[in-house]
Formats: sequence, C-alpha cells, structure tokens
Amino acid sequence: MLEVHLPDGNVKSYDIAITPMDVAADIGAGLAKATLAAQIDGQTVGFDAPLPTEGSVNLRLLTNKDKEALGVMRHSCAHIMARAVMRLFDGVQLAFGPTIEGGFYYDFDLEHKLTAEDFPAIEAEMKKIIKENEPFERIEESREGALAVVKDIDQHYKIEHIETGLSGHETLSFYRQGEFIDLCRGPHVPRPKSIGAYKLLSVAGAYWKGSSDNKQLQRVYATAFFNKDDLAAHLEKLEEAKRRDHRTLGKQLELFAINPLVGQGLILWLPKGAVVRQQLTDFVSEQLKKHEYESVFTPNIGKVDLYKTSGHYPYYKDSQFPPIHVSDDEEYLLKPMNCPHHIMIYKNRPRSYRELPVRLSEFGTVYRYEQSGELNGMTRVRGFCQDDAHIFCMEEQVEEEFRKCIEMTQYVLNSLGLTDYRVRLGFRDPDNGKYVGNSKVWDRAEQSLVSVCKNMGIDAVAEAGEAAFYGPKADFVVNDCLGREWQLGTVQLDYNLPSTERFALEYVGADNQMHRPVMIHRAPFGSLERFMGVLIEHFAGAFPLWLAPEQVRVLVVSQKFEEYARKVEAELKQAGFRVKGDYRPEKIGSKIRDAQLELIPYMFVIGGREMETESVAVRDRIDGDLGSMKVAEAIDKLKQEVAERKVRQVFTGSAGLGTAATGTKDEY
RNA sequence: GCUGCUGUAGCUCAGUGGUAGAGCACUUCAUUGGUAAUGAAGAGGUCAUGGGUUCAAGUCCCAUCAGCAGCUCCA
Repeated sequence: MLEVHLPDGNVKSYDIAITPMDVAADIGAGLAKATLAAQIDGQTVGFDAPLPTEGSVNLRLLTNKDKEALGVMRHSCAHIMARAVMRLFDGVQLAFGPTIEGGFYYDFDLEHKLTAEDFPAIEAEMKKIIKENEPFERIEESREGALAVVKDIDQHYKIEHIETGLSGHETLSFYRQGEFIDLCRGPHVPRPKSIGAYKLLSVAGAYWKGSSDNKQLQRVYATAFFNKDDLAAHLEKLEEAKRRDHRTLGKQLELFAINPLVGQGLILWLPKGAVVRQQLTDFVSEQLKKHEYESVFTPNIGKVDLYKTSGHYPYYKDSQFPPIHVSDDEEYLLKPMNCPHHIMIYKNRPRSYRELPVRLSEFGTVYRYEQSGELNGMTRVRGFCQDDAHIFCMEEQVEEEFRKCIEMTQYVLNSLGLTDYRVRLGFRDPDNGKYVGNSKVWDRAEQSLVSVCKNMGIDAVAEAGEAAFYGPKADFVVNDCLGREWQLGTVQLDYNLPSTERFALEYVGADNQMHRPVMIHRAPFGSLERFMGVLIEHFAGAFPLWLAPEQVRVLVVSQKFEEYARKVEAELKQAGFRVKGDYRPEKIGSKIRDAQLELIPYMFVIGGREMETESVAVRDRIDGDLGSMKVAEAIDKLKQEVAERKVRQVFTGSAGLGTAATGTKDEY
C-alpha cells in the first residue's frame, strides 16, 4: 500500500505499481495531458518513473507552468536537435548534451563544419520531428546490455563513457524516439509537442570531457521554451544584456580603448575612463588610510631570482612575459604580482612584534601573458593594476586581520551597489602538484578561512583547485551581462611565502625569540581594469553622480543666455564639479538628447526665466525635469548626492548565456 | 593555445568579379529656440595587412594580424 500526498493536501492510496502519470490520470484527463514530469519528495523525475509500492511519498505533478519542467523539456529538445543533426549529416558521433542555465547544448563529432548557416536546416528538421510527435521511451539495460547497444549504434564516445565515467553504474538507461536512441539518465517529457519554441544560438569548439588533450568537438548551443512569447522575451533580454556590454559602452562613451599597435589585452584608459578610475582609487585610498595601511611604491620589474625565490617563476613560466635578458646572470621579469616586492620592503629591516601587523598597500600594475583566446575587453587583460596590499601579522592576529579584509571588501562592493556576488573559497586540489608548501600548512590555512567565514555568517562555497599557488583564498565573484563569472575582490591567506623555503620572514617576539609572520594578500577590487569592466555593465554606463566623468552639463535654450550660463558653469567648477557647457546653436531638445545619450547625471537648463531669477532648471537623467531652483540650492543638492556616494540605479541580471551548467557532471 | 565566425568612413552597417555607399558623428552656412533629433551644403576610404588567381578583386584562394563566441587556462 502506497500513500501519495499531493501539494493541495489530498492523499491517494494505491496497492498496485504506479507512475506519476497514473496518478495524474486518476485525478483527471486534462491533468494527465498536461503532465510533463514530476517531483517525488522534491526530486525531479520522469512522468513514467515508478513510484515505490510501499510507504508514503510527496508527489508534485509538473506541467508547463513549472520551472522544473522547463529543464526536462529542454533536455528532450536537445535529443531532438541531436536527432535532426544525425538525419542531416553522416558519421555523427554524439558526446554530451546537457541543459544549462539559459537553454542546452549538445556536443557532436562530425566531419562537416557546422556554422550558423546550417541552423535553419537543423531547425526545420527539428520541426518535422516535433510534428511527428513520437514519444520518448525509456529503456533500462544492464552494463553488458548497454555496451551492446552503444556498440551496435557505433557511438564511440558513449562506449568510452560507459566504460570509464559510468563504471560504477550497474544499470544504465537509454531514451529512444523513433530511429534515435541515446544513452541518457533522463527524465524526458512524454512527447515533443510540449516544446513550444526553440532556437539554435551558436556553435563553438569544446574538448571531449573538458580536457585540451582530447579531441575537439562541435558544440551547438540552443534554447527552448514552452511558448513563443517566452522565447521572444528571452532573446530580447539577451539583446538588452548585449547592449550593456562594457566593450560596446566603453567605445561609445569613450572610457577605454585597445589598440593592436600597443598590444592585445593592454588597456588605454581614455580621459573619461581615467576620471572614473581616479574616483575609485581615491575611494579605496580613503579606506586604506582609515584601516591603517601604509602606502608604498615599487618598480614594474624585478630580477628573475626574486620570482624564483617566490616560486612564481618556475610554476607560472608559461603565463609570464618572457624575461628581459641583459646578460646571462642578469635577467628581469615584468612583475606578475606585487607580493615579492612588498616582502622585500618588510625585510628591509628587522621587525618587532610591537609593530605588527604591518600593512603595505600599493596600486601596483602587474603583467601576465594570458592566452590570446582568453583576452576579453577589460575583464581579461595582459596588464592590470591591482588595488593590492599585503599584511604581515602574527599567527594569533590572522583571524582578525582576515575578517577586517573581508569586511573592507564587502564595504567597498556594497558602496557601489554591487551586492549580487558570491563568495568562493578557493582551496587546493590535492591531486595537483602546482601548489607550494606542505599539506599541514594548507589544511591549517583552509580551516581558519572556513571558520572566519562561518563566524561572519558568510555563505561561502569551497572549491578545490581554485587556490592561489601559495595559499587558499576567499574570492568575491560576480557575473557579467552575458552570464560569465569574474573574480573581483580577493583575500588570500599565505603561510608559504614567509616560510624558510621562500623568503624566511621573521619578527622578534615578546620572548626575544624569532618568529614567523603570516601573510595576507588582499585586493577589494581585484584589478581596476576588470572592476571597471564589470562596473560599466553594472551601471550600463550610467555612472552615479560621484563617479560620472561629466557630472553636470549646462545647456542654454538660446545663445542669448550664454553669458549667464557661463557664470553658472564657473560656479559649478568652483564647487568642484566636472561640468561642461553646451553653447552650440542647436535647439534645446537636441542638446538634451545628446546629454541624455552621453548618460550625464544632471543637466542645468538655462533660458530667460532662469537668467532673471538667478536659477537653473534642473533635469535629472533618471527622473527628467525637476523644475527650477536657485543655483546655490541646486549645487547643494548635488554636493549632498556626491558626499553620500549615492547609487540610484543599477542593472542586474544576465543573458544566461553562461554555461553555469546545472549538474552536467553526472549527466550522460 | 584550440575550433568556428568576422574585419568596408570616427561609429553602426549596406555592397551580384566590372567607377566606393547610407545613416549618425564631423566642418561650414542659415536658423536663436523651453526639456530626447532645425535645415542645407561640404569633407571624410591603401575596403585590416601581405601574397596569389583573373583582362579585372572590397568580393574568390592562401598566410599574417586583430576582434567575437565557446572550450582549455587563469598567480
């Protein structure tokens, strides 16, 4: 006897073997028709999944109203896409085809080079398949049976996957639809007709099982929805996100440029972008002063031996610019990190426990030779400035210092309205040999990191293999407008660079004995370049008043009022605002439009009425015409907004183009 | 680095192997106005770069450089 509890509180009992679809049919024919999948005790399963025969379960039937059903349907759509590709091209080998955040993809290995030009034909074939409306049929096989099936259909990747990735599975499942059969965990929707709208989006290379040692396959990205409106809305959202792209806006708003003659991945900060950067660094400098950091300056190069000592050189040779060779025993490296230089400042003289923690800060520019395919606008570059600092402290100070660093990073991000981030704890991957130091030291560092985050109530996710080579770290990670993840701020714990094998740092303790300090590396922005890129998208180029390159524009209704308007402009300048006047012989509407498109926070409109009353008509970029006010009053209002560093408008959400895959690992 | 796509005026983009185009921006002239585009005229090009095919190449082929998407990488 099985008790089935439904979400509306109803309870049904069965003494025969049943599936969710049977329950749906039991309730009504309409529901049975609409049921696409189900959830048993919160677990998403197929409409045909067998329910237990004994006990009691919570059952939720999923229809096209339910978010969870969308993923199931998309996976079915992936099968249909694969089936279409196999119908159209010869020798197609299937790899993986999971659902992702904004849709799904399928990896193929085939002779023909797929391009966007093939999409219409594939979509048309998919339409035919959907119209035929053949059901998805689940088939379960033993390991031997499954191997026989994939050998029979001659699918090499599936054979390999059963033999390696799925070696622990006793039984395996397939889904069959017409002539198409695919190794698949499922679940699937009953029939393809519930796929209301779909679209192939792009094709790109992807390595089999994610390793660059393996063959590169062709990955087709696509998305699907229950109806055309949802698809249209999704595509519109995607377009809108693209309009926020910092590379587009950076060009349009003249914030930065990249010139091939200067070099790939090297940012030229244009005057307007430089204003924003200056505001940001001023803001951080204020924080550093408050938290008792000392400012230092170090050169952009250092002897190769310095980096041999630090461990950078041997471990990361490939991602550095080649050394500057002066003679055989004199070679310099463009600095890939600031820490070795800061360490030498610490070592400049003996240190006493009385002066710890020593906090050394620098906006230090570093150079890394990133692979050309990785470069991306301002977010992935080859030369960038870190808002860097290194804290040298005693073991017992680590926790508090670490906490302060996290707090400062949170404060800085919150001040900019950047609240949509996640904290990632980057731990060592024990199977990877690139990390320096012994495992005991690593464990201790990782443990103290976990405990600080726990005490601060931060919901941090630990990820193996994301550590710096010298120690574990807490990263602040955000998404860009396309859904790609970028690491911004970081706080890293380091027991290794101070060690005997590296720089052998010391301080004299209260006991008059030598002790080893611990280092903390930290950067709230991470890199100014990447942060700027993310910030442009965050504000869609419309910076808050305190950051805006041009804060106010004075507009005259006619050139007759130029003299008075210039006086107002001078007053604004005097008050410390970045202001320009538009005295062109254009109509006021045209000048407003230009200022609006340049995303200038405030416009002061001046005509005869304003001239007579010593006032300005204030137009707000966001709220429009605010009416007239006295010049002094308007200036006070703006001053207040700057002083508060007010953030009035931000843009969140992404196109979901990212491959932030949901459970692809175990999928087959 | 790998796979695929792209490169035409400052920007966004048209352009059948046969004289290099549009809109916006820019310059000049007229217009002097009240909250998102006044009108007219003008100027602006080694069609990314270097080879090749052809009577003829922006267009076809090859290489290089750069950009885009994804993969791999990321101190």
